[in-house]
This record gives sequence, C-alpha cells and structure tokens, in this order.
Amino acid sequence: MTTTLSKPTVNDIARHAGVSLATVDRVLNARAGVRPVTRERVNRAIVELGYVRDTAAANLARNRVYRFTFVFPDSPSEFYDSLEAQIHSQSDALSNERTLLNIVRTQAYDSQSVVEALDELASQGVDGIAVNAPETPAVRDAIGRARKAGIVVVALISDLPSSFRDHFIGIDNRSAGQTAAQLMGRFINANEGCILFLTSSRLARDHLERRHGFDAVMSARFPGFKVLPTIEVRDDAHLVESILPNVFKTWNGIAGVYASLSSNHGLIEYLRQSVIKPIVIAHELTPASRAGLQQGVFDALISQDTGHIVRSAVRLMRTTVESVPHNALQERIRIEIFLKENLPPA
Amino acid sequence: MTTTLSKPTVNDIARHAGVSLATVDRVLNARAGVRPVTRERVNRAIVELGYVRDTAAANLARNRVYRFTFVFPDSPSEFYDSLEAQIHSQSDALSNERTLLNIVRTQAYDSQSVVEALDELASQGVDGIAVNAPETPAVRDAIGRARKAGIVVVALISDLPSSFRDHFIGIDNRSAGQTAAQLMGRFINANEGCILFLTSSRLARDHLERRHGFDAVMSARFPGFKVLPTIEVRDDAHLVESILPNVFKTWNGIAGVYASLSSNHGLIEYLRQSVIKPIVIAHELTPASRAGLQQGVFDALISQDTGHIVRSAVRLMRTTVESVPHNALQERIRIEIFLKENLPPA
DNA sequence: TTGAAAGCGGTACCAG
DNA sequence: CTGGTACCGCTTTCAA
Repeated sequence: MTTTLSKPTVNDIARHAGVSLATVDRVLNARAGVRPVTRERVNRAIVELGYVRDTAAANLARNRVYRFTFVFPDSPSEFYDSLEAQIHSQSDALSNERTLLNIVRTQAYDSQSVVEALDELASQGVDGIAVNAPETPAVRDAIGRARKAGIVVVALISDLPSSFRDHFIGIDNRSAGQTAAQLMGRFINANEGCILFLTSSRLARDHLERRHGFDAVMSARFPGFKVLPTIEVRDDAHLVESILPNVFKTWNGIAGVYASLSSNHGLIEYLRQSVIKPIVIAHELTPASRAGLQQGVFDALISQDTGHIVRSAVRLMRTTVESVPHNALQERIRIEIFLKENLPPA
Repeated sequence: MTTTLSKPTVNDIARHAGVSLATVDRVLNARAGVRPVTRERVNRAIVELGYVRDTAAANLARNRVYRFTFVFPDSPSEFYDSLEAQIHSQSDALSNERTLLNIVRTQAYDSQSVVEALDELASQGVDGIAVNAPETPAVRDAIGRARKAGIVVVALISDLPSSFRDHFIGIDNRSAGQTAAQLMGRFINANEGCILFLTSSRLARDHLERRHGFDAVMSARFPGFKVLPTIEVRDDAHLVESILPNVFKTWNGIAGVYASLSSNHGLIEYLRQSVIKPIVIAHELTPASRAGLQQGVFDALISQDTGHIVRSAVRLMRTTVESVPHNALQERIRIEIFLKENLPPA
C-alpha cells in the first residue's frame, strides 16, 4: 500500500539537475529557450526522482481561471431544466476551484442558433464548451471553428462523430434502447401485441440509437410484438395529449409504450385518464416522471444522472485543457434503471 | 450565471479589518489569543467581503497529509476484491493530492479482529477510518475509542447506528431488497412458487435489511409466492454447491432465487448444470456475476459501484476532517440494476 | 540560454 | 494579544 511521504518538488529537480527553478519550469511546461543538453539533464532528473507536478500549487501560482460553457436546447423539458439546475448548483463550489460555468440555451430544433452560440463563444474565448446539438453540417463546421480556436469541445448526452469533439459525455443509447426492450418484454404478461414508440425528435442521434437498440432486442427476444412506427412529439405536452387518443384508437391492443422523450408531462396526463393501461417505460428521472413511477403510470425509467454528467463534463474539459489523463471509469455515465422501489429519496 | 472573477483573500480581510494576516488566520482557524472585539471586526470583514477559503492553498501551506485506512473482511469475495482494487487504483492519483490510503483486511466474521485493527489504527494516529464490520458491542466500543482519539470513522457498505459513525457510505439495503422483489415478481411467469433466499451472513445488517425489504414487497405485491427461510452460506463456494442440491430436492417448485451474497461463484457453478432454471437475482457486479448475467444464469443484478464508494468515502473523510460541507447528492450511492443489456463494457 | 526573485492564498513560528 | 515574515510548490517577469 502507498506509504511514501514527501514527493520530490521542482526544487529537488533543480538541485539534482544543477539548474535553476526557472529552467526546470521551462522544460516542465515545454517552453522554448532551453538548450537540448540542459533539457535532457532536467528530464533525466525528473525521471530519476519520479517527479509529478502538484497541480493545485501550479494553478495557485498561475492564478488561472477556467471558463466553461454548456450549450443545450431551450425546449420546455424537465430533463434540460434538471441539467441547468445541476450546473447552477455546482458552479458555486467550482468557482472556489478557479472554474467558472456558464449556460447558453439555444433555440430548440434550430441548428443555426447553435452555430451562432458557438461562434459567439469562440470569439469570446472560453476554454471549453459542452454542447448538445443535432448533428448537422452547419453545427459540425461551427464546432470545427471553435476547436481551431483552441477551445475544447465535448459532446453532451447526444454523441457527435468522434472527429468533431474531444469527448462524449452520456450513455450508450443503443444499449439504453435494448435495456428498455428487455424490461418491456419481461414486464408484459403476454406474447403479442403492439408497442408504441414515442420520441422528441426524429433527428437527434440519441433517440435514433435508442430505437435501433429497442427494435433489435424486441425482434430477437420477443418476436410476437409489433413495434409501431416512431411518433415524433417534440416535447409538446399538448401535442402528445391530442395525438395519443387517435393512436390508441387506431391500434387496438397496445400492450406497451416506450417513451424516448425529454419531457413526459403530456404522456403522464394522457395515461392517468386512459382506460387502457399498457406497460410504460420512459426516460429520465425528473419530478414528473418520478410521480408517474410512484403512481404506477410508469413501470420503469431509464435514466442518466445529470449531476454526474455535469461533473464529468467539467472534469473532462479541465483535464483536456491541462492535457493530463482522466479516469475513464469514473467518467462513464451509467444507464440507470429505476423502479418504484429504488427511486432515490427526493 | 456565475461571472465574478477575483474572490477576496486573507489579505483583503486583513486590510478591511485593519489587522495583520496572522490575526485573520487566528480567527479563521478558531485559534486562541484574539480579543473578542478584534475577532468580531475580522468576522465582520469576512462576512462583508464574502470570503471563502481556498482549500488548495491552505493545504499547500499546511503541507498536510491525510491518512485514511479502509478496514474490511478478508473473506474470499469478489466484491471485496473489487473494493480493494479500487482503493489501490485510486491511491495513486490521491497521493498527489496529499491523501494516503491504506487497507487492513480483518479476519472474516470475527469482530475481535476488527477491534484489534481499530485500536492499532487509533494508536498509529490515522486521520480517518472507513470500516465494514458487524454491529457487535466490541466493535462499537472500538469505534468509540477511535472517534474519541479524534479519528473520523465512516461506515462502509453495511451501516452502523448513526451515533457510532460520522457517515454511512453505501446503499439503502432495504430498498435494494424491495427492488429485487419487484423484479423477481415481474420476471417470474407464474403466480405462485417458492423463492430461495441465500445470504453470506445472517449477522450483517446489510443482508438483514435486504431480507426485510424483499419480504415486504413479495408479500404485498406477489402474495402467491413463499419466500423460504434464509440460508447462510458464508461466501464458501463449496458449501453452496453442496447445500443447493438438497435444497432444490426438498422444495420442489423453486421459481426464483435471490442471492444476497458477496461471492457468487458457487451459485453460478450449481446453476450452470442444474436442470431447474429459476429466475435468479444476485448482488454486485463482478467478473463472475457479469459472466453469469451474460450467460443467462442470472436474470438481473443489484449492485453498488465500488469506485464510487471509495471516492465517496475519501471525500467524506476529507470534508469531515476539514469540517467543510459536502455534496450529499454526489455521495449518495445508487442502487444499480443491471440486465444483460445495460452491462457496462468490461 | 539561464537565473534571481516576487508572488499566488494561506499557515505558523517567533518576537514584541 | 498582535504583527512580521518565512515558506508550501510552482509560475512568471525581468535581467543578466
């Protein structure tokens, strides 16, 4: 077990290499103006003593402030609201660690609005951007410009092709869809029926991936069921409530509903007064969905922890800016399953 | 959104209050030797300027090293092994943050061994102990002695009455049992049958709580099932394998198995060759249980993230020692549910 | 190309 | 009781 006490410091390196503090610092930070020989001597000392920099002291001396901005849609969604709440609540503690958080909410379903936000941030010169946006060419180009300007860009919740971002922070949505299907198939007490698939946006990659995963498991493991074509409802509660009656009328025998939405209000309202009680699996733990689960309108929730997402995004932007390694396991966002029984206290 | 740049420092306080740095430090750290009037003046300055101490700088100046020790049983358990692995893997990064981790594995099911470990640590003078132990009077007294010696003690995985420890890091085991029951009842395609309940130790509080939660939900929601008396197997793979054949012979119609074990090897071995294929819900994600889930021997896993547990324990011991607040939400260990589909990549 | 020295935000010793 | 000051580990002018 670890037991060493005093780690070597820059002073030790300097002494060991027979140079000054300033020179050690130069090679440590890869600054120019050091003869190759000297550099070599210092590097040898670093290795021999097993030096590892004290980042806390470094940041203190540097008096550096990190500015990170979260960019995500302004749609009326409890999930995004929870994300925003988390950012707010964490920004206090982080401001004491030289890290400033900001939020930009973009026009929902409008990639031009994302582009403007990114370009604006690039010109302001933030250090990192965590963005949730559709995968359009315009967005991709704006991200490219930001990255060219030296800004770290991480994808939030919905992935972006890896060549366009430094990290992805979110769940594996295909697995999430598969998980929902497995629960659905097991929870329904029948071997056949129709399953309704609702989504906020047919464009967003995360929703698409869920559908693929869901279909794969349903057809392989529960072939008696028919998953109906995706219905897009754009997080509009009224839209949901007006569409659903017709849907349930058109397809009789709806045994299950898989709701890949970021706002569940409309669905809950409809189900509360519906006489048909299908098995319902929804996404994201929010006050509304929690109530839905507790009241038995929902049977299970697939979720991702917004607090964890925000912490991971910040850590990842930080380590990327500082170009130090990160702990991949800690940053992996879990696909959480909630039943009424394992709901965390509110 | 947050946007302020420069926080007030001790220098600002000193100037504002018209005293020296040393005096500010005295009141900040509640050291003696300051006239009430002066103290009052400094406190007012602190409030007025909204000062909040930079702990990184403080630790640097103090050159303080935190010594924390994890104490848990030495039983042949994949779960405890995973805990140990996490401690090892995190101790590297932490040693760069002035935090040293140690491990003491006690004789399994022997509270005297725990007592000796605690007393030894108290005499060595560590800063914090994270302990997993049965709730016996001797253990309770040893914890009391350690705390009296100024050591922060947190309970790990299995709770200890709140008056005996500073924090509990682990899941709500009653809820975990309820969750298992809900899944069990839903997954079994029948309305009646026997359910087997296996446990490592009938003494440990966590296992007891699971049983209570499990029974509550089974009898309320799935009354057709009979949950058999608890069978204690002490994490002994051979014991499990030798007992189970008889159990399955004695009780015909075993529809489900709830395994509250910290080592699943024996159970998996038995089930692999068994002709009866009950629904099986087990605890903890380990290489063995992962394989069990993937091969269909297990239907679901209830788990707690050992990485998270270690990080939380360290943060909690640290904040308690420093007497600064912690983020309760971040420290809440989740009751995770794993199906084959949402298993994280190995 | 190199080094001396000041300073980041705090802490702690010593003198008065 | 209070203040002066060196120092924690590292960075960053400014001169040499």
